[in-house]
Amino acid sequence: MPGPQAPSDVVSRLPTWYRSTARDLPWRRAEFHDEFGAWGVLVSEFMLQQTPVSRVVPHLEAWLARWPTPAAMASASAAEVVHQWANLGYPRRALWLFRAAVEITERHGGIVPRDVEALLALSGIGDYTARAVAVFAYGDRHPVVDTNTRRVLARAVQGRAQPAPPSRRDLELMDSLLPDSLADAAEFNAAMMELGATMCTSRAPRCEQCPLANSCAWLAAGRPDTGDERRRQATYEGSDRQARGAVLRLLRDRSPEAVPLDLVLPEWPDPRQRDRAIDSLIADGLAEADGMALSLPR
DNA sequence: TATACGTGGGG
DNA sequence: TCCCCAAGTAT
Repeated sequence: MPGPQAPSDVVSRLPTWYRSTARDLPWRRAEFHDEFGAWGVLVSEFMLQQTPVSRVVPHLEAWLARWPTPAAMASASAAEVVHQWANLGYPRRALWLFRAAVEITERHGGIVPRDVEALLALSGIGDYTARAVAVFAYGDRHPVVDTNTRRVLARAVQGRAQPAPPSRRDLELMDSLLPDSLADAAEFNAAMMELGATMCTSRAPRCEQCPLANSCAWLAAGRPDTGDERRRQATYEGSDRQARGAVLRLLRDRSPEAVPLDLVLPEWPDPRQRDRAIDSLIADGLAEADGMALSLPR
């Protein structure tokens, strides 16, 4: 029976598993912290927002080599930053990261803030990233809750196949499980994410190998609602998002040149959709119209 | 609270 | 092939 022991089992068994199996990722190495500090952690967290680890790793090194500090990036242009973002997806994150670098430079003397409230006030930083930086860069004690952690909590503790929509309850539950010491709390945060990413996965969890198998409430209940349909992602083919992606890709490829408006995807199947994409990119600050030509933002 | 927002890899 | 999914944030 999982029962009320489930949470304490999670806390006691996870660290041992994590120490022996954790992936060797750049932002977990001591040299990474020595070299890039909180800025390195912040950049990695921006890239990891909805982009898989395997795609982030190769970009991160080049990024930090080019802009090793917030001030270095703040002195670049938005166009350079969006161009360097390449195909990581959700390019608004590149713009937000650039704005955060400017804010850090202007408001915090070029030092990534340590305080969660100050971090939350920066562009593109929300509940997850703010606490991730405070915990993984500065070693402070906060609940870091991402989608992996929410899934592990839902299964191991609550006995549900999938987590409920994000809420403050997630933070409260995670906070109640956090070990007392700073180092143990930070490690526990990382271990929960790691378990969700590699073992307690969304589609095909490997319960047979899971260190929490003996206490998992969901497994004990017979893995109910395994095939529970989650809200389907909108179809990408033919979508406005695809149009935006195509326009921005063109601007990146031509950068720093501007592209005459009548040469921006003239063959696009739905011209009105293409124009909508152009307008929305301009509205977001990801593109700039100069006379009759379009370019990445200065 | 629900929706928009890229891109590519794996089952 | 097609569908699922990935360390979220802003509105």
